[in-house]
Amino acid sequence: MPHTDTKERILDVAERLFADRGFADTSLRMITAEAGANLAAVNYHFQSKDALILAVIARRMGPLNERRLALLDAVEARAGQGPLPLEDILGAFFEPLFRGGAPCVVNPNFGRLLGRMYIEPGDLFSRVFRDQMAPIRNRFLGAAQRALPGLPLEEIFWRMHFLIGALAHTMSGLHHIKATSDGLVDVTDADAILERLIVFLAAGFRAPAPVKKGEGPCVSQLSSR
Amino acid sequence: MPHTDTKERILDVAERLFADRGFADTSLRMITAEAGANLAAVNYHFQSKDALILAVIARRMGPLNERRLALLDAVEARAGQGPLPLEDILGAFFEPLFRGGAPCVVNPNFGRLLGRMYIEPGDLFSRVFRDQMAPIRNRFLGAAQRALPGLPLEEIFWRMHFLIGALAHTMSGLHHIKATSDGLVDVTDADAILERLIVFLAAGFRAPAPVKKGEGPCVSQLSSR
DNA sequence: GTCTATAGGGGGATAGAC
DNA sequence: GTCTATCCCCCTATAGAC
Repeated sequence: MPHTDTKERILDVAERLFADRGFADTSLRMITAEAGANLAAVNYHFQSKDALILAVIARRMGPLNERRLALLDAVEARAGQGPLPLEDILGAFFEPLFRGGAPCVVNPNFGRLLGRMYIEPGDLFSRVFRDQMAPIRNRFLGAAQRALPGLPLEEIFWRMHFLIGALAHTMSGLHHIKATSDGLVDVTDADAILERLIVFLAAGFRAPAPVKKGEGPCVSQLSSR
Repeated sequence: MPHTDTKERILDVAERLFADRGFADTSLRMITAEAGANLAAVNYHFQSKDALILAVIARRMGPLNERRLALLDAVEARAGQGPLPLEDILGAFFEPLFRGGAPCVVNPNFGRLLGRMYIEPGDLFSRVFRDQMAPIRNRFLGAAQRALPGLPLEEIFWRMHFLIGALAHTMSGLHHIKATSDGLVDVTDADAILERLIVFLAAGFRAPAPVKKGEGPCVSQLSSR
């Protein structure tokens, strides 16, 4: 009945279940049962559950980040010596997550899984991010500095952190917004979500940096209450 | 040696361990060992692990949301009939999470735990959010509509979603930004983080809503590549 | 490569003495 | 209220037949 081989089927099912339920609460038995494979097949094709998790990630992470860099290359080529358009930088980072078609090979389930990885505890994913995401972050950090001259580096770090949070939560928590809005919002239109994210985050990045040690009007009002 | 009773000690340790390691990977044996309590004490004072999780949440959630509403009341009273300052609305929502002192009783560990809950799978937390957060969301939704006339309700829902993501990731993932910035950023100054968040998100909320079904410049450029 | 069977450990929950 | 001891379940991983 399945059209692919066992190893690929295990990866597909594991990707979806990990995205749905998290890693700790997804057992190898669930995966093999749903993939129509034997429990021992996981330990034959991969070595352990941790190695399976890393294999699920590795299959998508490489193409995803290659596509991000290619898009950023194109953005920089279009800009020439001129200023880098911030929206295009964000688009190069997001687009490969929201479009499943060629030449992007990233399955939508992996987007949700990626969102989950940022929150999941343990040093398994810290290593993944340090190894796989460091070059990506450096390239996009440089692009952001070029697009936002005058914004302190520290502030760019914070705003990238906010960006990752908004992105991760959007990818992994679409059911939340669907539930809390009583179905008002459409969570199926990936293009629309992508554009909403870019508009929102670009405006945040363009905000003037807060004053160092001063009287931020809102904060002081709150604390003086 | 401990100055509080067993029940309170279990709640304190559980709050911290749940924040550090997540729920699934924190066993009752870890909690009781670190709290200097017996394993059976958990099932005596609470009934089950799930009930313990809910008790950890319930202890903080009530005071947290009361404080949020009180701050929002003050913001609205100050504004009178005039426009609501967006930064103050955001401040009323964030401040009780970032300040541990009186009259706010929210332990900083709970902030990290709260950030984790949004991502954690399962319907345990969906129920918590639906029951505890619904009135809060409605009040702040109304305030946001008053502060941002002309912004479509659907867009406000999305931007609240982005806000929650940035907030949750900031609270639960401070180790990420510390690690990826090579220690450049200071993650200990809660006031500074709070102000950075407010500045960033207020700018995002003030951005014009994307056009409905048109040629968003960045998206069309990306898709036409 | 795929299966069965099982080892070996950790988990939540509970009974019953104190 | 607190302890010990234990039940019973599910987990990962592996050995070994096919």
